[in-house]
Formats: sequence, structure tokens, C-alpha cells
Amino acid sequence: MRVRFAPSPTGALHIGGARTALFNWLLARHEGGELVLRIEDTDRERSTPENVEQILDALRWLELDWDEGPILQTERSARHQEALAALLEGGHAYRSQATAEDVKAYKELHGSERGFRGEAEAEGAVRLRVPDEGATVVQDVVRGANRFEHVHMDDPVIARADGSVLYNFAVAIDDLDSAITHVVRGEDHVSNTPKQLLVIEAARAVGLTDAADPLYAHLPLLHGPDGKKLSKRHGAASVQELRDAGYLPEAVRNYLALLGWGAGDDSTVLSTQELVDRFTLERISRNPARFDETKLKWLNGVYIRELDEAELTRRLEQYTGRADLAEAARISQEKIHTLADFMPLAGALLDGPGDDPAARERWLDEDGRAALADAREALAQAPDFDQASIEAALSGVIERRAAKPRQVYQPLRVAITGTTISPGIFESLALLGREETLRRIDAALARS
RNA sequence: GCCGCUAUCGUCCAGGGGACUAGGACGCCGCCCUCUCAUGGCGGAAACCCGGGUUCGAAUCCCGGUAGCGGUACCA
Repeated sequence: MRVRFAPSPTGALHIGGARTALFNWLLARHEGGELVLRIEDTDRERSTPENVEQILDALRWLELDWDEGPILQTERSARHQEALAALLEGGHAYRSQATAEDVKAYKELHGSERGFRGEAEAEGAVRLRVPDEGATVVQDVVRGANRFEHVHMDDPVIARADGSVLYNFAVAIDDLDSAITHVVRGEDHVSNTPKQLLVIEAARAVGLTDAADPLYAHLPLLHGPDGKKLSKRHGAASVQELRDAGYLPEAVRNYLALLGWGAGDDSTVLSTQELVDRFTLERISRNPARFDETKLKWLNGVYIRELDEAELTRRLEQYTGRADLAEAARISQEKIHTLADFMPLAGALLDGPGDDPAARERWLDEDGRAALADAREALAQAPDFDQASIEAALSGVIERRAAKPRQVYQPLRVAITGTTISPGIFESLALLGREETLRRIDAALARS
């Protein structure tokens, strides 16, 4: 089995594209086949080296590797020209100067359900000759047989007047030459498929190849939470935005795999290895799915909690660009859902307290300050400053004051972090160390 | 307009003629745990688009409607 992922480099890799890449990758790995990466860069305006690099960058981050390529479609133009000439020569294609307006006029004359047929001319764009009779049936692994009557199809333009080839032609020739057995791509390509199949048939007729048609599998499209096209206003819409939002690639793979595919039982958390083991085309759904970040966030939290401390530390250090995060990472692990959650939670321990007036007002009133002063003394005299000693010292304070735990812990928390939200209080104090803890408490007490 | 596709909780995924009183997950609500935030545990609300037909029996098959989506480029 040979599959391919063939994005057009129009910028960052969209989530829909990432899902397509993932499904191809899972299929190739499941079957022990090969994945070919091809860049569809025949649109010269939009295809830049920077955009190509963005695609590669996204794929690398997702840890989806490929076995061949990247093949740049534009680098294959000699072969495309050869194939184009052969189709022209064999009468399967013809030059025509017909414009979009001409096509429209033709249809008004012959009925809108009647496809455009042109006359061969000496110059002009190249159109593929679609037979008047019959139909092309796309055998789709996901959606079954789709029948496209030839009468409804326009003779598609396969090369511009200047000779440069168009998408539907290049794709067909490239898939053939790469010996692709399964074309797995988005549903937006279904109506392109009969055109590509017709190109393949013509290529075979003129002896360009003797390869069989690839099998097609069209994936249901991905939409935003509102059912509309996925875009930036839905939050993250590209792989790089997901990375920036602090998601883990393994969580993204797991989540994306669940969009348009199910393992068949009720499992939701599936490691990449399990995904590879269980993935089949047959289980792909036909319904469009919505990309909902809340579930991804939950899943990401699951994966973060599964990381060992060293690995979480490594990821956080890479994400934040900071060093020595081990201790803070350890005490934050259970509380964060994304890498981006880390600094808001634990940043104050690292960089000094923030300032939340509401928190101060609520917890550093007269009672709070008294509790804080008591806690300061207990902490100053604690025999040790590890988590257990801190807890023991503070328990004593609570007992003496006949207070509720929070009446001591919250003022302390506000004193050392400036806010009401932080990792566990004992862990936080231990991380700060006795000296820094006392310093912060004194500073809070000295205020106002 | 024309061509094509799709339709199960708010969302994702199961169920594909009787096992459905329709299952799991996220989210939501409630309770428990608890130093905040989380985590964890327990419980709850929540769906077969509508109308016909086939059948002893339909969420499941067929037809129609409706809705949504894709395509309809000398873009990919």
C-alpha cells in the first residue's frame, strides 16, 4: 500500500489538513505501507518556500514522518508536459480558447445540467475530452459508489494557455507515477475525482502507464464549533496555533483521530500506537465533524498527567523558554490542561507575587493578617522546611487559632503569590524555601 | 440554478431489522473529597430531522421533504 499526503502550501497547515495527514500516516503505518509527501505548488502565487516550510514544520511537530518526498509538483513539469503532449496527440485533449463566459453561454443554450463541450482550436488552454456517453463511477472506500454522468461534466481545463498544467491533471499523473494505491483526502475533492479518473484513463489509453486506478477514500470535512468553515475566529485553526496554545502533539493526534473515525468500541483515550494498531479505512464515518477545543483540552490534560516528571519539565522548559522548572512542573502537573496553563498557575512562585486587589481585600483583612503573622512565626521556627514540616507547622497554627484550614492557607497563598490560585500551599512554600517565604510574608504584612 | 454528499444527546464516537428502557466520552448540573485551582469518586439531565412506505417488528431498509455541507476557476 502506498498513500500520499499532498497539501498545497498556502500558509500554516490547517487542522483539517493535519487530520488528513494523520489518517494517511495511520493507514500507512497500520498496513506497513509507505507515505509519500507531495507539495501541490502549481499555484505560483500562493506557493512560496516559506509556506512549504510551514507545512513541513507542522508535520514534524505532529511527529508524522513520511517515507518519500517532499516531491514538489512544479519539479515534475517535464513529465507533465510529456503527458500533456501525449493526450493532445492521442485526441484525448484539445486546445480551446473558450472562456468561462463561453462555458456559461453554452450551458444556457443547452441546459444547465449539460456539460460544456468545446471545439478543437489551434491555440488556447487545454481541455480534457469527456465522453458524451456513460459515466465515471468513483468507488469510494468511505462512501461507496458515486456515479458521475458524463453529460453533466464540463470538459475540464487541464493546462493553461501558456502550457502550465492545472491541479486535476498534475494530481492524476503524479499519483500514477508515484504508484499510489490509496488516495485519502478531504471530501472537498469528491467532484474532482471523476476528472482525475478520466485523466488516468486517457493516460492509459495513450500508453503513458499501465497502472490501475488508485482506490479513493474521501474524509468528511471538519467544521468549526458553529458548523461553519473552521477559521481563526474559532480559536486555533492551524497546527502551529495548537502548538502555541500549549497542546501536546500526542494529544492532538488522539483527538484528531477521533474526528471522523472511531475505534469501534467506546474507547476515547488511545495512544498513537493503539491508533496505528486499530486504524482502518472501513471505520471512517461519512458525517462531517466539528472541531471542539474543549474536548481536546480535556484530552491534553489526560496526556499531561501521564507524562513523567522529567518529560513534563522538558516540555514546559521548551514551551516557556525557561530553565529549572522541574519542581514547579512537578507541583503543577495535576492542575494544568495545557502547557500554556503553567505560567498563570505557577509563575508567581517563580517571578514574585502578582497583585490581585480583590484577593488581598478578601483574605488579608485583620483576621487574615493575624493568621499570617502566626503562620510566619510557625514557619520561621519549623525544624525543617520540607513539605511535611511545613504542613505540621501550619496545622499547629490552625489548631491554636481554632481556625478553618482555609483561614490560614488562603492569607498565606495571597501573601506569597498575590492571588488565590496556585499549586498546593505546602508544595509552593517548600519550593520557595524558608528565606523567600518569610521575605514574601513580611512584605505582605508590611503593606497597607 | 446544476452536480454530488450527509442527517443518533450541545459536541465527538458506538449501535446498521427484534438484544434499545438507544451505549461511551467531552461539556453541563448535583453530591462527595479538598488549602485555592485542579484531580479523583458517585449520581443526573440530554438525541434517533420530518412525512410516507416495506415488515409481525424500523434508529437501522426504500421513497419524498427539509436542513446542512462540498463542488460548479486557465485555484488547490
